[in-house]
Amino acid sequence: MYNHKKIEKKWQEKWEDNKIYQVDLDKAKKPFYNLMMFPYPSAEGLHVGNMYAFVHSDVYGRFMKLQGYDMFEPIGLDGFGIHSENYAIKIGEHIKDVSKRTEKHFYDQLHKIGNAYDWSRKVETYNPNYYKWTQWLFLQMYKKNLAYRKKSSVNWCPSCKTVLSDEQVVKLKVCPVKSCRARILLKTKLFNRVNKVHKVKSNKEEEVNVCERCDTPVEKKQMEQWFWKITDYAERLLKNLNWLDWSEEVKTIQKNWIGKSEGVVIQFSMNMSKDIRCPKNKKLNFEVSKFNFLFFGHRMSKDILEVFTTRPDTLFGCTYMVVCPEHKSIINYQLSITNYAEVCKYIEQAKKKSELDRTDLNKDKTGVELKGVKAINPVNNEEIPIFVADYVLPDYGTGAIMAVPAHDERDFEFAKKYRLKIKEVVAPFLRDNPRKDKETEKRDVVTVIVKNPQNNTFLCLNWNTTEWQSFPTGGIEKDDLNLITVAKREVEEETGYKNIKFIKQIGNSIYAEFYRPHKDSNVYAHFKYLLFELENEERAEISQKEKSQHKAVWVEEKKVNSFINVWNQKIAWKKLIHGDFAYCEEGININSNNTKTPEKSEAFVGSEDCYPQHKVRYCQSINSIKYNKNNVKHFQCGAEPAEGFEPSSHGLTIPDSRHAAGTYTPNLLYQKNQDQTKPLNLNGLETKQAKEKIIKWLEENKIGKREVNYKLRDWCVSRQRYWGPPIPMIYCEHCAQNAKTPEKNSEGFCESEGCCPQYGQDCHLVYSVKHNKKFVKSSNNISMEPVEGFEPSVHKVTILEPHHATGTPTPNLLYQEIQNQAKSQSGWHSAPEKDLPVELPEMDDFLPDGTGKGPLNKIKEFVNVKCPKCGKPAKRETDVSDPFVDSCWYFLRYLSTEFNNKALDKERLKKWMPVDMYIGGREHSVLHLLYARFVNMVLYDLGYSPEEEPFKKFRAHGLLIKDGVKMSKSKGNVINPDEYIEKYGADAVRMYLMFLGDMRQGGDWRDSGIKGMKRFVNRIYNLFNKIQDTRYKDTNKFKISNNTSKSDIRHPTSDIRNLHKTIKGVTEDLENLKFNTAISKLMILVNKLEQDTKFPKTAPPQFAAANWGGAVFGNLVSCSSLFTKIINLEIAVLNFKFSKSSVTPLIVLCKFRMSDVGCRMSDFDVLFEILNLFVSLYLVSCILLNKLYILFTNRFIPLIPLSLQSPPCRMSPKNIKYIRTASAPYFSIYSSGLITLPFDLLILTPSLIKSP
RNA sequence: GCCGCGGUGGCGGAACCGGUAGACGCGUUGGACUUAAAAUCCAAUGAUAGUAAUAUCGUGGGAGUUCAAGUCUCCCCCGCGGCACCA
Repeated sequence: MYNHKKIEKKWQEKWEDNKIYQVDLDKAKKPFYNLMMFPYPSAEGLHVGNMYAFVHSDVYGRFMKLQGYDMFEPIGLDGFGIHSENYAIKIGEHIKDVSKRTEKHFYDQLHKIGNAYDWSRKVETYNPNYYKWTQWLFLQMYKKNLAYRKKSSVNWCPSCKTVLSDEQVVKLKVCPVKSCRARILLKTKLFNRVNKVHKVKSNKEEEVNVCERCDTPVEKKQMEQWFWKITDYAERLLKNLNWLDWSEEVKTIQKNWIGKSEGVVIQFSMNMSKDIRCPKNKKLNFEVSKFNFLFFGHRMSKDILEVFTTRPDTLFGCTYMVVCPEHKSIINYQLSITNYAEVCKYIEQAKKKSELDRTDLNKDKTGVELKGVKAINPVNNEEIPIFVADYVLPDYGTGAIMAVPAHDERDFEFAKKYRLKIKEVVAPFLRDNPRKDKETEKRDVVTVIVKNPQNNTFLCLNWNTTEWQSFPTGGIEKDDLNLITVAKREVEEETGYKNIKFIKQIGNSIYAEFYRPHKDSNVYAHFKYLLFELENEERAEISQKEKSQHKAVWVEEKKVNSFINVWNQKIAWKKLIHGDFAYCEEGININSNNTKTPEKSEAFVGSEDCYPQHKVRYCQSINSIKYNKNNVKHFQCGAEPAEGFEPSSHGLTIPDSRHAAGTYTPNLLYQKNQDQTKPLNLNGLETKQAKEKIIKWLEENKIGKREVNYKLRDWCVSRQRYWGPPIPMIYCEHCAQNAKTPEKNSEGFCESEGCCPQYGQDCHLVYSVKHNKKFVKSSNNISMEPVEGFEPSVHKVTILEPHHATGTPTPNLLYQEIQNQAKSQSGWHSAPEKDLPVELPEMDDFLPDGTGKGPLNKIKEFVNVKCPKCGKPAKRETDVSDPFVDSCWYFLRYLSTEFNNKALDKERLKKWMPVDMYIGGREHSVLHLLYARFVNMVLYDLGYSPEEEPFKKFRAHGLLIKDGVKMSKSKGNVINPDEYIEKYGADAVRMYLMFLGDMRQGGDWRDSGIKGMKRFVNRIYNLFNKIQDTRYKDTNKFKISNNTSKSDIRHPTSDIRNLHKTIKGVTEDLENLKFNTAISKLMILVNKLEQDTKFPKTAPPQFAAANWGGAVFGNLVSCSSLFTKIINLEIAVLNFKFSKSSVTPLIVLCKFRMSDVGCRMSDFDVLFEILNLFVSLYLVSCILLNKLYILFTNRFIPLIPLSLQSPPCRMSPKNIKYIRTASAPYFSIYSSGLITLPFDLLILTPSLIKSP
């Protein structure tokens, strides 16, 4: 029996004594840095999930070591953090004592799992020797302006009493039934179960933001925190993902998290209603402080509203605008907004909403129009309303959007609710592989949907000539006047139905370009869709031609969608069934032309867009506006002017707004401004081209500019807790007082969005907090370029009083925000580098008090320091840093552990970085892995790290579960690896972990399974003992010595062959991290070797033949001699003759020798391989003969080359024939002649093979 | 809603380019050894029918392509993970 305790102890001691895994980092010739995610030393001890990951990683590392690499596999402990701290609080011990204990426990356990760790280079994040450099890292960030303090809305965990980064906030599902006890549910499965109990559909599910650690719902708080500016690296972090050799899912997750979108910032100018007087009502005195949140520094000035969009091609369809409730424009326009009270009320509601339990959020879009202000769509100068709505987010883009309801689902929903105009500007378009060698014809086409109201079925066509299944469709000829007539004609021609009644048109146009097989040409089709109803069954005769092309069928309504397989008709069908919807895909622009001026078209110019109820048209010749109450389409030039309309006396305004559907000022402004707007026509362009064209147009006209937006936010690194590295910063009140703040030194800033006449006539400087850059604004345009070389002191710019801001007496929020920000930065100094580490002081009561300050704040000796700058009393920062700061650079420190005077040794890093293989959990996709990349990138920029990317290769492993469910303390099903190692030995546990399944997908631990692995280990042990005992001892069975003769190599024993096969297989598996199949291959080898010891090689071949051959080959019992015969033909030309005289002989070339195979015929295992080889040789001949079957008596092994690009020769259809054999009964169906096989069939049976 | 991954015996899981589905392990059943148990060894083990040879059905469901589909295409269902009014 294998005594694992004795054996493992012996070898692990040998590893230690001989330091065989200790790498000389400087001398290593072929460095291989094998990294695993160092564990968080929880008090419960090493989790089996850790072991799962570590063993996989270790096996790969050992494999590389065996390949001759100097494999470096370090380990450490990520001991700082709230987890351990909370645990210590819970058991009432001091965290330092707990840590000491867990450290020992963890290292003991890590020794036992038998990994090839280099124990000379461990790191612990709570060790001052380590966190000294974590603090150093903070200083580097600060120096590089990547660490800053900002007051902002942060995630606050009321249970952990600290802030959390965005990445540490996770979503949990919440049961929508409020009476449900378990409203917040961890697992989807549980959630679904509870939902079933409550009979709630899962699509009603709500989610709540909770703390990653303790599942407590997080709150939003306004706090001043330290941030690291990861956003500066967004583009590089994203770009490098393209070439990193990482698990694809993790790359995708990071990509999504960074969330890049490219688009355009467009400026909309505003129109304030002139006759609105400043409301006197006191209620409207809007106080900023009421709103406990910041007004964002959205870029805007008095009469410009900026939006960000990725679909500028839909600008013509923009019929209103929306700003977020936090948007500054609301305050800036408060005097122009006539319903300001209502707006304020809405904003307050919105504010409450975000604080309320999210489950109460009704997801219906809500909003309020900002009455009295309008925006002007720059492409057509239409006045459009502006809304405030909370579906627009303050911190993305510019906090305002241009709404295009026809092509955006959210806008569509909103527009429907508030009955806003929906203007379609993109028609669906599909280019469906038109053939380049064929002509393309442009056609107007009508598609007819005929409903049979009797049984609710729809008339469809099943095409014979193509795969189409469609509605009747026909082209419109030149002399066709009426769509309906065309539709009727087509239906009759194609299906014979004569009497159908027109109901309505469905949707608008759809375009498509495709190849029509039945006409052998491409068509660029413009589709229209009409709905008809069948009146009666009367049918006309259908022409032969139509009959041959398709068959008419009536399809049930429910089945139509799956029956129709033509893309554009599916869209039309969806419109018919579900009504209009927002088409958000790409397409072809329509209704996107502002060049339609009076002189170009007929005298009447459509302003009808604005007046749904009344068609109003403008007649240039008489300079008047006319409208037509009856909505008559063909409004003639000579029509009477609209009643009561006196254009001359009103210039270009309609006096009575009732004339214009009651709401809008009419569109004469549109006419007037049309002259000023440069022409733009996007009609007919595909989305991509349209985008390019309009962006160019916007840029030329200086109303827009390309911009890139990211979802990624800066990383909040401060935590109000004890167990972490203190942030090495000092705040000096004295310095802050004397700092040059905007108020104190008016020369320092010119960020007022108000006027700054000093800087140039009619020029403003605008400061963007978001970009931290200044922009020049002149007249109506903002130059989007930051101001180069602008020195406020030189220009002596003064910050003006709020009312200077071009006359709008609103407080200048932007300005205030800048001041606040400047305040928060001033007075802060970094702790001098020589004073590092800022040691974490001892304290007994380290409980967080929830005041928003860390526990360190209680220790006066720690807090009170001298200001490093002025020497006056100052205070230390009492927050500690996020544990992820500790772990974002540990892999660099492993390489430099012996250096006490520097964090990193450049030479070392140069030699060893990047990490060659990193295996770890997927849960760190956007936490550790993104932070580590960011920090390493910064260090690279600073010259400390030699590589921009730290991890060359990363593979994510899956989750280890037990008996199908997640392990958790509460369930009490957490596996303690110690117990199992004790019982079964580390080898068995390690192998079992790897045998569980694909590493990427995780594994399911079953206690019963590990016994099998123990058995396997025993079997190996016994086998080797046996081999040593028996005759195998002397035969050098597994050795191929240098003087082995050639014949020996050609006639290897099956053992050697099995061994080699296994080596090959296992090697490949290990390279691909397929550890489970690697082990299975080893098991197979052991099984075979065991078999072999039972049937020693002295056994005569006949023995094997009788037992094996008969079973495997059935009728080919005598295959041994048979194959010898064939093979000895050397060049075997098998010339079969068949009973049917008409059949041309099929010639199969078989070039094939004994020596090519390199094995003995007596070995039946080998024989089977010969068979395979034989078959593959046939395969070669098959290629020549196009298609072929090979049939081994009752075993059917078809081997056919698949998609041959250009076979050397093709069988002509004439040569196609079939071959029969009596010994394959189920092939008799072929011989019956019922089926004609479109290929050659060779059936290889003993009798046939003997026949030559 | 969008994106990614997945669904194969009683169980964990194999199956490279489409080519004998279920490797390997667990479990179960029968047998050997044993006073007995454990351990070990041998045999069987997808389902159904049959003493058997063998036949039919079988990779979430439904269509399709193919001589051949777990694998490719389309539609649908379910599970897991990520993102989510991201303009």
